[in-house]
Amino acid sequence: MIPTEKHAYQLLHDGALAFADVEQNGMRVDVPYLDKTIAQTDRKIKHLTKRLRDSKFFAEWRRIFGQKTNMGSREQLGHVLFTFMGLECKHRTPTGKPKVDEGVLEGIDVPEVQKYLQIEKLKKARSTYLQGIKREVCGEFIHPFFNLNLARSYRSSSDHPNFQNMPIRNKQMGKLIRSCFIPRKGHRIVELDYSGIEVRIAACYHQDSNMLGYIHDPKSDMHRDMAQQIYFLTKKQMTKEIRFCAKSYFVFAQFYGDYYLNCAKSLWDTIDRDKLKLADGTPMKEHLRSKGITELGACDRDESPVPGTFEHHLKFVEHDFWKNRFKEYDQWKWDWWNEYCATGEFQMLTGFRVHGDYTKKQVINYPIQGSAFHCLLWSLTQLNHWLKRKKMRSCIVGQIHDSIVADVYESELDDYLGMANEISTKKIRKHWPWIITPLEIEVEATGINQSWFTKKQIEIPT
DNA sequence: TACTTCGGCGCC
DNA sequence: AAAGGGCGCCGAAGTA
Repeated sequence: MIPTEKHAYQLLHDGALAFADVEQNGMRVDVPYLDKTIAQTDRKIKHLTKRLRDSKFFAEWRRIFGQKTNMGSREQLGHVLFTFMGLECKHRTPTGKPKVDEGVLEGIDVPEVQKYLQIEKLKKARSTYLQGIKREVCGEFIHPFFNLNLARSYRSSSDHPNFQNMPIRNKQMGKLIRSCFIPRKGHRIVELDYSGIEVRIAACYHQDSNMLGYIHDPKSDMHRDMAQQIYFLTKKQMTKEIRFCAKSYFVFAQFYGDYYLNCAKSLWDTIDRDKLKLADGTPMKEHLRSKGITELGACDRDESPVPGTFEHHLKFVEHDFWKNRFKEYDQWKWDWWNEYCATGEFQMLTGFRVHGDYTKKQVINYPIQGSAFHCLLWSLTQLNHWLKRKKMRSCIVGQIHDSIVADVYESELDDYLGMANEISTKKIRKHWPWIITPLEIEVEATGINQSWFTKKQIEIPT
Protein backbone atom coordinates (compact mmCIF):
# COMPACT_ATOMS: atom_id res chain seq x y z
CA MET A 1 0.00 0.00 0.00
CA ILE A 2 1.28 3.42 -0.88
CA PRO A 3 0.15 5.89 1.76
CA THR A 4 -2.06 8.64 0.45
CA GLU A 5 -3.00 12.02 1.83
CA LYS A 6 -6.12 10.49 3.30
CA HIS A 7 -4.03 8.16 5.43
CA ALA A 8 -1.82 11.05 6.34
CA TYR A 9 -4.85 12.95 7.56
CA GLN A 10 -6.00 9.95 9.60
CA LEU A 11 -2.56 9.69 11.23
CA LEU A 12 -2.79 13.24 12.55
CA HIS A 13 -6.44 12.91 13.50
CA ASP A 14 -5.83 9.77 15.57
CA GLY A 15 -2.57 11.25 16.85
CA ALA A 16 -4.32 14.39 18.06
CA LEU A 17 -6.85 12.31 19.95
CA ALA A 18 -4.08 10.23 21.53
CA PHE A 19 -2.21 13.42 22.49
CA ALA A 20 -5.38 14.71 24.15
CA ASP A 21 -5.29 11.61 26.37
CA VAL A 22 -1.61 12.14 27.09
CA GLU A 23 -2.26 15.77 28.01
CA GLN A 24 -5.11 14.79 30.29
CA ASN A 25 -2.98 12.11 31.98
CA GLY A 26 -0.19 14.56 32.79
CA MET A 27 3.10 14.04 34.59
CA ARG A 28 3.27 13.88 38.38
CA VAL A 29 5.40 16.48 40.11
CA ASP A 30 7.16 16.25 43.47
CA VAL A 31 5.82 19.58 44.68
CA PRO A 32 7.67 19.72 48.04
CA TYR A 33 10.94 19.02 46.21
CA LEU A 34 10.10 21.68 43.63
CA ASP A 35 9.40 24.33 46.26
CA LYS A 36 12.49 23.43 48.25
CA THR A 37 14.64 23.54 45.12
CA ILE A 38 13.32 26.91 44.00
CA ALA A 39 14.21 28.37 47.41
CA GLN A 40 17.62 26.72 47.37
CA THR A 41 18.43 27.86 43.85
CA ASP A 42 17.31 31.35 44.76
CA ARG A 43 19.75 31.43 47.65
CA LYS A 44 22.59 30.16 45.48
CA ILE A 45 21.95 32.83 42.86
CA LYS A 46 21.79 35.58 45.50
CA HIS A 47 25.01 34.39 47.11
CA LEU A 48 26.97 34.16 43.85
CA THR A 49 25.53 37.45 42.64
CA LYS A 50 26.69 39.22 45.78
CA ARG A 51 30.21 37.88 45.34
CA LEU A 52 30.31 39.07 41.76
CA ARG A 53 28.89 42.46 42.72
CA ASP A 54 31.67 42.94 45.27
CA SER A 55 34.43 42.27 42.72
CA LYS A 56 36.77 44.84 41.17
CA PHE A 57 35.59 43.65 37.78
CA PHE A 58 32.02 44.64 38.54
CA ALA A 59 33.13 48.01 39.93
CA GLU A 60 34.50 48.72 36.47
CA TRP A 61 31.25 47.52 34.90
CA ARG A 62 29.30 49.91 37.14
CA ARG A 63 31.67 52.79 36.36
CA ILE A 64 30.87 52.33 32.67
CA PHE A 65 27.11 51.89 32.84
CA GLY A 66 26.17 53.87 35.98
CA GLN A 67 22.43 53.85 36.60
CA LYS A 68 21.83 51.53 33.67
CA THR A 69 24.05 48.78 35.10
CA ASN A 70 22.37 45.39 34.79
CA MET A 71 24.26 42.27 35.76
CA GLY A 72 21.88 40.18 33.70
CA SER A 73 22.81 41.96 30.48
CA ARG A 74 25.16 40.04 28.22
CA GLU A 75 25.34 43.02 25.92
CA GLN A 76 26.78 45.11 28.76
CA LEU A 77 29.24 42.35 29.65
CA GLY A 78 30.37 42.20 26.03
CA HIS A 79 30.89 45.97 26.06
CA VAL A 80 33.03 45.74 29.20
CA LEU A 81 35.16 42.94 27.74
CA PHE A 82 35.55 44.01 24.14
CA THR A 83 35.42 47.79 24.32
CA PHE A 84 36.94 48.66 27.69
CA MET A 85 39.25 45.75 28.43
CA GLY A 86 40.33 45.54 24.81
CA LEU A 87 39.79 41.80 24.38
CA GLU A 88 39.55 40.71 20.79
CA CYS A 89 36.02 40.02 19.57
CA LYS A 90 36.29 37.08 17.21
CA HIS A 91 32.62 36.21 16.76
CA ARG A 92 29.64 38.32 15.86
CA THR A 93 25.91 37.70 15.67
CA PRO A 94 24.07 37.85 12.33
CA THR A 95 23.23 41.50 13.06
CA GLY A 96 26.89 42.33 13.63
CA LYS A 97 26.93 42.67 17.41
CA PRO A 98 29.62 40.89 19.44
CA LYS A 99 28.68 37.34 20.36
CA VAL A 100 28.60 36.85 24.14
CA ASP A 101 27.51 33.24 24.46
CA GLU A 102 28.82 30.40 26.59
CA GLY A 103 31.34 29.29 23.98
CA VAL A 104 32.89 32.74 23.75
CA LEU A 105 32.87 33.40 27.50
CA GLU A 106 34.38 30.02 28.34
CA GLY A 107 37.46 31.07 26.40
CA ILE A 108 37.96 34.25 28.45
CA ASP A 109 40.45 33.88 31.28
CA VAL A 110 38.80 36.20 33.81
CA PRO A 111 37.51 34.56 37.02
CA GLU A 112 34.51 36.90 37.21
CA VAL A 113 33.41 35.86 33.72
CA GLN A 114 33.38 32.23 34.80
CA LYS A 115 31.33 33.23 37.88
CA TYR A 116 28.93 35.02 35.56
CA LEU A 117 28.48 31.84 33.52
CA GLN A 118 27.76 29.85 36.66
CA ILE A 119 25.07 32.34 37.69
CA GLU A 120 23.50 32.32 34.23
CA LYS A 121 23.23 28.50 34.31
CA LEU A 122 21.38 28.71 37.63
CA LYS A 123 19.12 31.46 36.36
CA LYS A 124 18.19 29.32 33.36
CA ALA A 125 17.35 26.45 35.71
CA ARG A 126 15.28 28.73 37.90
CA SER A 127 13.32 30.73 35.34
CA THR A 128 12.73 28.38 32.42
CA TYR A 129 12.47 25.14 34.33
CA LEU A 130 11.73 25.36 38.06
CA GLN A 131 9.40 28.35 37.88
CA GLY A 132 8.13 27.26 34.47
CA ILE A 133 7.05 23.93 35.94
CA LYS A 134 5.71 25.49 39.13
CA ARG A 135 3.51 27.87 37.14
CA GLU A 136 1.79 24.91 35.42
CA VAL A 137 1.31 22.62 38.41
CA CYS A 138 -2.31 21.68 38.97
CA GLY A 139 -2.86 19.49 42.01
CA GLU A 140 0.39 17.61 41.79
CA PHE A 141 0.46 17.27 38.01
CA ILE A 142 1.55 19.23 34.98
CA HIS A 143 -0.28 18.76 31.70
CA PRO A 144 2.07 19.85 28.94
CA PHE A 145 0.51 20.42 25.50
CA PHE A 146 1.66 18.40 22.50
CA ASN A 147 0.98 20.13 19.21
CA LEU A 148 0.80 18.63 15.75
CA ASN A 149 0.02 21.85 13.92
CA LEU A 150 3.03 24.07 14.55
CA ALA A 151 6.30 22.51 13.37
CA ARG A 152 7.07 23.15 9.70
CA SER A 153 8.86 19.81 9.55
CA TYR A 154 5.68 17.89 10.44
CA ARG A 155 7.12 17.01 13.81
CA SER A 156 5.33 17.85 17.07
CA SER A 157 6.06 20.60 19.53
CA SER A 158 5.26 21.02 23.22
CA ASP A 159 4.52 23.96 25.49
CA HIS A 160 3.22 25.09 28.90
CA PRO A 161 5.66 23.79 29.88
CA ASN A 162 7.74 22.50 27.00
CA PHE A 163 8.16 18.85 27.93
CA GLN A 164 10.64 18.26 25.11
CA ASN A 165 13.60 20.24 26.41
CA MET A 166 14.04 19.19 30.03
CA PRO A 167 17.80 19.21 30.84
CA ILE A 168 19.68 15.91 30.67
CA ARG A 169 23.10 16.44 29.06
CA ASN A 170 24.46 18.52 31.92
CA LYS A 171 24.31 16.08 34.80
CA GLN A 172 24.00 18.71 37.54
CA MET A 173 21.20 20.51 35.80
CA GLY A 174 19.56 17.25 34.77
CA LYS A 175 19.45 16.13 38.36
CA LEU A 176 18.07 19.42 39.61
CA ILE A 177 15.20 19.48 37.11
CA ARG A 178 14.38 15.86 36.42
CA SER A 179 14.10 15.11 40.13
CA CYS A 180 10.93 17.22 39.96
CA PHE A 181 9.16 14.47 38.02
CA ILE A 182 7.94 11.34 39.78
CA PRO A 183 5.65 8.46 38.88
CA ARG A 184 2.24 7.83 40.43
CA LYS A 185 2.32 5.73 43.62
CA GLY A 186 3.48 2.17 42.93
CA HIS A 187 4.54 3.11 39.39
CA ARG A 188 7.76 3.69 37.47
CA ILE A 189 8.55 6.20 34.79
CA VAL A 190 9.37 4.19 31.67
CA GLU A 191 10.88 5.81 28.62
CA LEU A 192 11.26 4.01 25.32
CA ASP A 193 13.40 5.40 22.54
CA TYR A 194 13.69 4.46 18.90
CA SER A 195 17.40 3.84 18.28
CA GLY A 196 18.75 5.92 15.41
CA ILE A 197 15.32 6.36 13.89
CA GLU A 198 16.26 9.31 11.68
CA VAL A 199 19.18 7.48 10.14
CA ARG A 200 16.96 4.45 9.46
CA ILE A 201 14.10 6.46 8.00
CA ALA A 202 16.52 8.49 5.89
CA ALA A 203 17.72 5.19 4.46
CA CYS A 204 14.14 4.37 3.43
CA TYR A 205 14.32 7.42 1.17
CA HIS A 206 17.84 7.29 -0.29
CA GLN A 207 18.43 3.50 0.02
CA ASP A 208 22.19 4.03 0.00
CA SER A 209 23.77 0.57 -0.09
CA ASN A 210 26.60 1.39 2.31
CA MET A 211 24.19 2.97 4.77
CA LEU A 212 21.87 -0.03 4.55
CA GLY A 213 24.93 -2.19 5.19
CA TYR A 214 25.67 -0.31 8.39
CA ILE A 215 22.06 -0.55 9.53
CA HIS A 216 21.72 -4.27 8.82
CA ASP A 217 25.09 -5.41 10.18
CA PRO A 218 25.07 -5.23 13.99
CA LYS A 219 28.84 -5.60 14.11
CA SER A 220 29.39 -2.50 11.98
CA ASP A 221 29.23 1.00 13.44
CA MET A 222 29.13 4.12 11.29
CA HIS A 223 30.02 6.51 14.12
CA ARG A 224 32.97 4.40 15.20
CA ASP A 225 34.27 4.22 11.64
CA MET A 226 33.97 7.99 11.25
CA ALA A 227 35.71 8.56 14.58
CA GLN A 228 38.60 6.36 13.45
CA GLN A 229 38.93 8.30 10.21
CA ILE A 230 38.61 11.74 11.80
CA TYR A 231 41.16 11.07 14.53
CA PHE A 232 43.45 8.50 12.78
CA LEU A 233 42.66 5.72 15.24
CA THR A 234 42.71 1.95 15.33
CA LYS A 235 39.73 0.14 16.82
CA LYS A 236 41.71 -0.48 20.00
CA GLN A 237 42.44 3.21 20.52
CA MET A 238 38.73 4.16 20.43
CA THR A 239 36.68 5.25 23.42
CA LYS A 240 32.98 5.96 23.89
CA GLU A 241 33.71 9.67 24.30
CA ILE A 242 35.59 9.86 21.02
CA ARG A 243 32.77 8.04 19.23
CA PHE A 244 30.25 10.45 20.76
CA CYS A 245 32.17 13.46 19.44
CA ALA A 246 32.36 12.07 15.91
CA LYS A 247 28.65 11.25 16.00
CA SER A 248 27.44 14.62 17.33
CA TYR A 249 29.85 17.02 15.70
CA PHE A 250 30.50 15.33 12.40
CA VAL A 251 27.97 12.69 11.32
CA PHE A 252 24.78 14.38 12.49
CA ALA A 253 26.06 17.83 11.61
CA GLN A 254 26.72 16.58 8.07
CA PHE A 255 23.27 15.02 7.84
CA TYR A 256 21.70 18.33 8.82
CA GLY A 257 23.65 20.13 6.12
CA ASP A 258 26.68 21.49 7.92
CA TYR A 259 30.12 21.62 6.29
CA TYR A 260 33.69 20.83 7.20
CA LEU A 261 34.74 24.26 8.57
CA ASN A 262 32.18 24.23 11.37
CA CYS A 263 32.72 20.53 11.98
CA ALA A 264 36.48 20.96 12.21
CA LYS A 265 36.12 23.80 14.66
CA SER A 266 33.66 22.10 17.00
CA LEU A 267 35.58 18.81 16.89
CA TRP A 268 38.82 20.66 17.67
CA ASP A 269 37.36 22.77 20.49
CA THR A 270 35.88 19.66 22.08
CA ILE A 271 39.30 18.02 22.38
CA ASP A 272 40.38 20.53 25.03
CA ARG A 273 36.98 21.07 26.62
CA ASP A 274 36.36 17.36 27.22
CA LYS A 275 40.09 16.57 27.60
CA LEU A 276 39.83 13.79 25.02
CA LYS A 277 42.23 10.90 25.44
CA LEU A 278 42.84 7.68 23.54
CA ALA A 279 42.02 4.36 25.19
CA ASP A 280 45.65 4.08 26.33
CA GLY A 281 45.55 7.55 27.91
CA THR A 282 47.46 9.46 25.22
CA PRO A 283 46.10 13.01 24.96
CA MET A 284 44.30 13.50 21.62
CA LYS A 285 46.31 16.53 20.51
CA GLU A 286 49.56 14.68 21.16
CA HIS A 287 48.25 11.80 19.07
CA LEU A 288 47.21 14.12 16.23
CA ARG A 289 50.66 15.74 16.33
CA SER A 290 52.21 12.33 15.77
CA LYS A 291 50.01 12.08 12.67
CA GLY A 292 51.29 15.42 11.39
CA ILE A 293 48.38 17.59 12.52
CA THR A 294 49.49 20.41 14.78
CA GLU A 295 46.80 23.04 14.48
CA LEU A 296 43.17 23.68 13.59
CA GLY A 297 43.81 26.11 10.74
CA ALA A 298 42.35 29.53 10.03
CA CYS A 299 38.78 28.28 9.44
CA ASP A 300 38.25 31.24 7.16
CA ARG A 301 35.87 30.44 4.36
CA ASP A 302 37.73 32.77 2.02
CA GLU A 303 41.03 30.95 2.41
CA SER A 304 41.72 27.43 1.29
CA PRO A 305 42.88 25.08 4.07
CA VAL A 306 46.62 24.55 4.55
CA PRO A 307 47.97 20.96 4.51
CA GLY A 308 48.86 19.76 8.00
CA THR A 309 45.88 21.48 9.61
CA PHE A 310 42.85 19.71 11.12
CA GLU A 311 40.65 21.82 8.89
CA HIS A 312 42.43 20.51 5.79
CA HIS A 313 41.99 16.94 7.01
CA LEU A 314 38.28 17.45 7.69
CA LYS A 315 37.78 18.78 4.20
CA PHE A 316 39.11 15.47 2.93
CA VAL A 317 36.97 13.47 5.39
CA GLU A 318 33.87 15.34 4.28
CA HIS A 319 34.64 14.71 0.62
CA ASP A 320 35.20 11.04 1.30
CA PHE A 321 31.98 10.88 3.35
CA TRP A 322 29.72 12.12 0.57
CA LYS A 323 31.59 11.11 -2.58
CA ASN A 324 32.70 7.61 -1.57
CA ARG A 325 31.13 6.28 1.61
CA PHE A 326 27.58 7.56 1.09
CA LYS A 327 27.58 8.61 -2.56
CA GLU A 328 24.09 7.23 -3.23
CA TYR A 329 22.75 9.29 -0.33
CA ASP A 330 24.51 12.30 -1.82
CA GLN A 331 22.96 11.61 -5.22
CA TRP A 332 19.52 11.24 -3.62
CA LYS A 333 19.83 14.67 -2.03
CA TRP A 334 20.36 16.26 -5.44
CA ASP A 335 17.66 14.21 -7.13
CA TRP A 336 15.20 14.99 -4.35
CA TRP A 337 15.99 18.72 -4.50
CA ASN A 338 15.81 18.85 -8.30
CA GLU A 339 12.47 17.07 -8.25
CA TYR A 340 11.15 19.66 -5.81
CA CYS A 341 12.46 22.48 -7.99
CA ALA A 342 10.72 21.00 -11.02
CA THR A 343 7.36 20.24 -9.39
CA GLY A 344 7.26 22.68 -6.46
CA GLU A 345 6.42 19.89 -4.04
CA PHE A 346 7.65 16.69 -2.42
CA GLN A 347 5.82 13.79 -0.84
CA MET A 348 6.74 12.14 2.43
CA LEU A 349 6.66 8.36 2.75
CA THR A 350 3.97 8.88 5.40
CA GLY A 351 1.72 10.42 2.76
CA PHE A 352 2.07 14.15 3.23
CA ARG A 353 2.29 16.17 0.05
CA VAL A 354 4.29 19.26 0.92
CA HIS A 355 4.29 22.35 -1.28
CA GLY A 356 5.43 25.89 -0.70
CA ASP A 357 8.67 27.84 -0.52
CA TYR A 358 11.49 25.81 1.04
CA THR A 359 15.29 25.92 1.04
CA LYS A 360 17.37 22.96 -0.08
CA LYS A 361 18.12 21.86 3.47
CA GLN A 362 14.48 22.01 4.41
CA VAL A 363 13.49 19.97 1.38
CA ILE A 364 16.02 17.32 2.35
CA ASN A 365 15.51 17.34 6.13
CA TYR A 366 11.74 17.67 6.55
CA PRO A 367 10.71 14.39 4.98
CA ILE A 368 13.24 12.58 7.15
CA GLN A 369 12.46 14.35 10.42
CA GLY A 370 8.76 14.31 9.72
CA SER A 371 8.48 10.62 8.80
CA ALA A 372 10.72 9.58 11.69
CA PHE A 373 8.40 11.40 14.07
CA HIS A 374 5.36 9.87 12.38
CA CYS A 375 6.68 6.42 13.28
CA LEU A 376 6.68 7.52 16.90
CA LEU A 377 3.23 9.06 16.54
CA TRP A 378 1.74 5.91 15.03
CA SER A 379 3.28 3.73 17.74
CA LEU A 380 2.11 6.04 20.51
CA THR A 381 -1.41 6.05 19.12
CA GLN A 382 -1.56 2.25 18.95
CA LEU A 383 -0.04 1.83 22.39
CA ASN A 384 -2.44 4.34 23.92
CA HIS A 385 -5.35 2.57 22.29
CA TRP A 386 -4.22 -0.76 23.71
CA LEU A 387 -3.73 0.64 27.23
CA LYS A 388 -7.27 1.99 27.19
CA ARG A 389 -8.85 -1.10 25.69
CA LYS A 390 -7.20 -3.28 28.36
CA LYS A 391 -8.22 -0.80 31.06
CA MET A 392 -4.68 -0.68 32.35
CA ARG A 393 -3.49 1.54 35.17
CA SER A 394 -0.41 2.50 33.20
CA CYS A 395 -0.64 5.54 30.95
CA ILE A 396 1.41 7.58 28.52
CA VAL A 397 2.41 10.96 29.96
CA GLY A 398 4.65 12.50 27.32
CA GLN A 399 6.56 12.22 24.09
CA ILE A 400 9.91 13.61 22.92
CA HIS A 401 10.18 13.24 19.10
CA ASP A 402 11.54 9.70 19.13
CA SER A 403 10.61 8.57 22.61
CA ILE A 404 7.50 7.79 24.64
CA VAL A 405 7.34 8.53 28.36
CA ALA A 406 4.89 6.44 30.33
CA ASP A 407 3.86 6.03 33.96
CA VAL A 408 3.77 2.26 34.34
CA TYR A 409 2.17 0.31 37.18
CA GLU A 410 4.50 -2.18 38.83
CA SER A 411 2.75 -5.39 37.80
CA GLU A 412 2.04 -4.17 34.24
CA LEU A 413 5.65 -3.52 33.29
CA ASP A 414 6.33 -6.71 31.33
CA ASP A 415 3.04 -6.51 29.44
CA TYR A 416 3.63 -2.89 28.65
CA LEU A 417 7.14 -3.50 27.34
CA GLY A 418 6.06 -6.54 25.35
CA MET A 419 3.29 -4.66 23.61
CA ALA A 420 5.37 -1.51 23.12
CA ASN A 421 8.06 -3.58 21.42
CA GLU A 422 5.53 -5.44 19.30
CA ILE A 423 3.87 -2.26 18.07
CA SER A 424 6.91 -0.06 17.56
CA THR A 425 9.19 -2.56 15.85
CA LYS A 426 6.89 -5.14 14.22
CA LYS A 427 3.30 -3.98 13.68
CA ILE A 428 4.49 -0.67 12.29
CA ARG A 429 6.34 -2.44 9.49
CA LYS A 430 3.19 -4.30 8.51
CA HIS A 431 1.31 -1.01 8.49
CA TRP A 432 4.03 0.79 6.49
CA PRO A 433 5.85 -1.61 4.16
CA TRP A 434 7.98 1.28 2.89
CA ILE A 435 10.00 0.87 6.10
CA ILE A 436 12.74 -1.30 4.62
CA THR A 437 15.07 -1.05 7.61
CA PRO A 438 14.72 -2.90 10.91
CA LEU A 439 13.51 -0.72 13.79
CA GLU A 440 14.71 -1.12 17.35
CA ILE A 441 13.84 0.43 20.68
CA GLU A 442 15.75 0.93 23.91
CA VAL A 443 14.07 1.23 27.28
CA GLU A 444 15.00 3.13 30.40
CA ALA A 445 13.03 2.92 33.63
CA THR A 446 13.13 4.37 37.11
CA GLY A 447 12.70 2.33 40.26
CA ILE A 448 9.22 2.26 41.76
CA ASN A 449 8.32 5.74 43.09
CA GLN A 450 11.71 7.10 41.94
CA SER A 451 12.22 10.33 40.02
CA TRP A 452 12.83 10.67 36.30
CA PHE A 453 16.46 11.54 36.99
CA THR A 454 17.14 8.01 38.24
CA LYS A 455 16.14 6.23 35.03
CA LYS A 456 18.43 3.42 33.92
CA GLN A 457 18.49 1.18 30.89
CA ILE A 458 16.61 -2.11 31.27
CA GLU A 459 16.15 -5.23 29.14
CA ILE A 460 13.02 -5.79 27.10
CA PRO A 461 11.51 -9.16 28.11
CA THR A 462 11.22 -11.61 25.23
C1' DT B 1 1.82 48.77 30.08
C1' DA B 2 1.96 45.93 25.88
C1' DC B 3 4.27 44.34 22.22
C1' DT B 4 8.28 42.95 19.14
C1' DT B 5 12.98 41.58 18.17
C1' DC B 6 17.23 39.69 19.42
C1' DG B 7 20.48 36.66 21.48
C1' DG B 8 20.88 32.93 24.11
C1' DC B 9 20.12 28.04 25.56
C1' DG B 10 17.54 23.76 26.82
C1' DC B 11 16.09 19.37 24.04
C1' DC B 12 15.75 15.88 19.61
C1' DA C 1 27.07 27.86 -4.18
C1' DA C 2 26.70 28.30 0.59
C1' DA C 3 28.02 27.28 4.88
C1' DG C 4 23.52 23.90 11.37
C1' DG C 5 17.57 20.82 10.46
C1' DG C 6 13.45 21.38 14.10
C1' DC C 7 11.23 23.43 18.40
C1' DG C 8 9.73 26.92 23.06
C1' DC C 9 10.98 30.17 26.67
C1' DC C 10 13.77 33.39 28.98
C1' DG C 11 15.51 38.38 29.88
C1' DA C 12 17.13 42.68 27.80
C1' DA C 13 16.22 46.41 25.04
C1' DG C 14 13.64 49.18 22.00
C1' DT C 15 9.13 51.03 20.39
C1' DA C 16 4.30 52.44 20.67
